Amino acid sequence: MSSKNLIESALMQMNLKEKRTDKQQRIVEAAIKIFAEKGYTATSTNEIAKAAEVAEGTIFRHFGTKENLLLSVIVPFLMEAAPIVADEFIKGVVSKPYDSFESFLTAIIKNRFAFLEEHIDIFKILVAELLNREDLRQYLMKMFEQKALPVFGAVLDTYKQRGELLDLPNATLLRMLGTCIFGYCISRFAFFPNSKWDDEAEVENLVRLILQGIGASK
Amino acid sequence: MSSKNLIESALMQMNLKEKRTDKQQRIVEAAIKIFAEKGYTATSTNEIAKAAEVAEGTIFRHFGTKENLLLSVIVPFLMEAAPIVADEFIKGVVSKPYDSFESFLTAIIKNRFAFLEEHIDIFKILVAELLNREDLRQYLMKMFEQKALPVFGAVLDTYKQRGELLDLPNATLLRMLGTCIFGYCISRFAFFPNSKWDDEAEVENLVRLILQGIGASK
Amino acid sequence: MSSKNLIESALMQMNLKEKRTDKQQRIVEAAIKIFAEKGYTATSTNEIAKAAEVAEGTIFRHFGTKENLLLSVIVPFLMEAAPIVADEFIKGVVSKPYDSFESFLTAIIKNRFAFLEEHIDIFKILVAELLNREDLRQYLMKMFEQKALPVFGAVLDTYKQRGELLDLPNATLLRMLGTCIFGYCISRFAFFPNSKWDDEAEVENLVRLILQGIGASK
Amino acid sequence: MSSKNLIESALMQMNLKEKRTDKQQRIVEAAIKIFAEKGYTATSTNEIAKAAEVAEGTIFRHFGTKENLLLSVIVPFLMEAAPIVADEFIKGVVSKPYDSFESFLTAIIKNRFAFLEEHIDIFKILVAELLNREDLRQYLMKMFEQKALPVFGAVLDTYKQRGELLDLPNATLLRMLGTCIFGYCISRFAFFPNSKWDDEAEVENLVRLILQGIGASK
DNA sequence: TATGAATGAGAATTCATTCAT
DNA sequence: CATGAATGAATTCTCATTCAT
Repeated sequence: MSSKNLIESALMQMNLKEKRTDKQQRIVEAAIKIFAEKGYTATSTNEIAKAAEVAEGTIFRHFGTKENLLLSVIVPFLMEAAPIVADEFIKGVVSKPYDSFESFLTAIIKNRFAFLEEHIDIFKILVAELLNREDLRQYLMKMFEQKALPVFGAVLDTYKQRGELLDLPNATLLRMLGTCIFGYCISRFAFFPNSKWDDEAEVENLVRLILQGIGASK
Repeated sequence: MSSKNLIESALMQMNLKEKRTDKQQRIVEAAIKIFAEKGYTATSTNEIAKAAEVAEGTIFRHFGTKENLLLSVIVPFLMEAAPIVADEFIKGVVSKPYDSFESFLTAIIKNRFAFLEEHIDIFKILVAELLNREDLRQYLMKMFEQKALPVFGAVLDTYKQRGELLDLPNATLLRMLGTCIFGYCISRFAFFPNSKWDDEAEVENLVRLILQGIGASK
Repeated sequence: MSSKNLIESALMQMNLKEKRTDKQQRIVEAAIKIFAEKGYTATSTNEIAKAAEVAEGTIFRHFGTKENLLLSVIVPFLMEAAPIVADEFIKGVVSKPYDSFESFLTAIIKNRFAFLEEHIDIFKILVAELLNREDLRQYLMKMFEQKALPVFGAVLDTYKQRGELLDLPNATLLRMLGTCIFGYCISRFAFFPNSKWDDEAEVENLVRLILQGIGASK
Repeated sequence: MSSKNLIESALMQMNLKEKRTDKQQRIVEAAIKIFAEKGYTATSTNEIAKAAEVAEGTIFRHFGTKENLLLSVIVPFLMEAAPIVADEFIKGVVSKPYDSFESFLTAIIKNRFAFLEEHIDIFKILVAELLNREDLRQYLMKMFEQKALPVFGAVLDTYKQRGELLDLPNATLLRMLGTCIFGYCISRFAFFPNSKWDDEAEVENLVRLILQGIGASK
């Protein structure tokens, strides 16, 4: 039922993504749209085939199973969403340090919001699948520990040394940052994507919440 | 396709909840367990029947449709989770005011965490359904505006007057509080319910984040 | 599937019909109404129970099976519809002969029309069941041969001797009479019961058709 | 519940009938056979699938629903049975007039008997469905009024002028003709298809009944 | 490579019937 | 007598997947 090995599958997808034919692309796009709308299980391959204007058999010729089609949607997103962040940071954010944690935070939040806005449907699919797939959860936690923690840890240390951050363990800081930002993203992008949000103000508020909280200075 | 009127259905469920027979109860409990584990759509009524040790027909005699069984799980939870909170507050928290916003916040977060911990499976089901059901989203937003906003607004006003809170619009404050706490709950209860969490410390950290943020001396 | 022995069952029903309790009567009436409307197979016992305002179990307490309920509707009708006719004829029509075949025919057609009008729903049910139940067909044919043929045969002979009827074999005459009248009844009572019919004129036309046909002067 | 629009559906069927694949044809044939034998509601798709030697899913792939399979049986029959009759008459019977109403009547009765004999099962199905489906009844009545009445009306007028027919309103004449012939068909083809009938003699008798009745000349 | 007809296992739901109360 | 909860077999229909063309 669950994918044999998510990561192996991931690596295979990596190579394939670029090389998608027109029909493959149409299938993936149709799948993303309908999976996001109705949920993976509630979506039939027949529906996807119609939306993609291909024969049902074509889906299976290219993706083998319905679950594999799902992974072909999720995995490239994960690949792009997370590790690349790390790489960017090493080359970009971290090495070319921002003058304050605030501007750093603002930059990264804006960056990730833009990314999610672009891939809002896949994000919804991912959130839904996380609820039911232990393998995905494990995978995400591992990525967090192996990729995010070290890279962001270094960043946090820098700002802690500058006295801009509370002197809490990085794991704690990151978990708080993570749940707060992730929670915001879920509310905004997954649950209420149709509400109108004032982008500028929202980011500003979120950054202030994270940095100063909502308590008044005493 | 979707339930005709979620709220009407809700009120009817209210009365019925107490009067559940033994078998009905077993069905509901089995449904909660499996829905949470695999998702509503991926769960078959046959599976539920086996887990509840009843005949499949019995499910339909009592709940009519599979969807109605889902509502019989979700709706009483919503009824219990939200409006009662408001009532409790009017009679409890608000009228018997805490000596500080911090202790108020700590109290309510602990209270809601305990509630969610008790109903962790239903919470997962609710989160999953929120992703696909517009009616549920609408219902929750309406409850937020009609119930939470006025009651909590009054509370916030009190503390603002005492100078314990930033002077931001209540809607803004509540949205920030809400997404932050809700996000935390989703991470903790829905996505990673199996991780070990140090309750005391977590609540403390969350309250500090909300009140002071993670930024150091201003 | 089919009733063990329609005739045995029939005789048992005979006795029971008079002795029906209130609930039994309500069940039979509800069954007649719904069977006629939707057909026997498409009607559920649950439906009947609701319409009769009894518990579903009550139906089975009294009638054993759904099929037996059907027979409890059909059989008394057959008993009343056919043999009694014969008896009436022996005592009434035949022995107190009408002055012409025309008045005889008019009398009997009016009489049977009135009877059918009164039992229009059961007639519909009977017609529907005749299509699928060989036993019913056999039963009807046997009744025709054993009861109707001799009795009516005598009547026909009388009028043939008087020179009012073509000198054809009784079987032929009766089959023609039968299909013609029966066909008319089906059209009128089973297929188009809601159309408005001018009773007087219809009977008159039917009698004329049977006696003179629609051909003009010979 | 009932078909949205029988006539629309009808026209769509028209085109499709010719293009039936082998399996579709086998399904339709099996359906006709079993529907006629046991009735539509009492027939399961599983049964049809077995008789047609296809998988049950194949039925639904081609016909969508069981009811639609029923329509795929009935509608082409209606299309072929009725309007074409009218056309044939305009080009055949009416324009190439018979020398007497008797020969005309004999011709048409023979023609329709042959048609029914060929499609005896579908006729049974149609008769059974007429009992429960208002839409079918409406459709037939409309066809009678729009198609049969004008065309046959003209024919009757012709023979009335020649003095071969009673001077009754066409509607009356046709209703009498119709119920008489239809009644005969139902008896013969639907109720007692297995009895042995002497074709020649039967038609002759029926025509005589219609033209002269069974009364002796006075 | 692409198709779409065919499949059969499995889904939700219905239903006649039983039986303890 | 009457009830209605409980049953599980049967029913209609869906769906991922296969395969001949």
